[in-house]
Amino acid sequence: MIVANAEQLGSLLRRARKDKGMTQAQLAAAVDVSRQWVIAAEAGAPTARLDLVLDALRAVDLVVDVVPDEPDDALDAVLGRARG
Amino acid sequence: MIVANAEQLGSLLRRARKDKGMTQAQLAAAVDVSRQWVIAAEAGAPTARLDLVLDALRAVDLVVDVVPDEPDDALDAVLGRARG
DNA sequence: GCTCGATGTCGTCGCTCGTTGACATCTCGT
DNA sequence: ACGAGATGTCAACGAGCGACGACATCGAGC
Repeated sequence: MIVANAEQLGSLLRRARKDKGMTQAQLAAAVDVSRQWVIAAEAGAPTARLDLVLDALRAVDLVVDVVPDEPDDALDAVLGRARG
Repeated sequence: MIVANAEQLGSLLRRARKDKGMTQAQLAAAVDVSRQWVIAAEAGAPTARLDLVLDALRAVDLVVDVVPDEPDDALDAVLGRARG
């Protein structure tokens, strides 16, 4: 899923955490942060530190993929896709 | 590209910035941060703030995609994929 | 009603991220 | 060699992240 802001990332983190049957405390321990941090991160805190976020995602079996955005729709036309 | 740590992300940021023909100062202005921040981010500063990182990536036409990791190779077997 | 676990909120505080400014280094083009 | 722009480094400072502890709320089970 493409994430453009911290809120979407927080939602993903929460969902993935629950899918793994983990509590906030367990995730906090796995990432080595406080439970408060997990609450804030899941709530979409935009100022969370990058390394902690990456660690948290890995802890719930998620990885970050950085892909080129294509503001130009020329490529979409080539691929026969319609615009959003 | 899958990014597991801040260093890889910094490299991507730098490459994308140059591909767009932007200077560090121009990127800093676009993201509304100091030039010092861009230098640190490209160097792989792991403690950069999440929102600034996301803004910087968007400024160079990159988007973040969060995908499920599959430590278990059972899925690969199902899909008939080879490992490694 | 009561207990227990999970989740969220509210202060307080230390630490450090990000900023500003100045300066050094390097690479261009002339 | 010279000048201009891009990049990197250093020091000092304010603001806010993340930690910690205490407490409130909610749901499940007896």
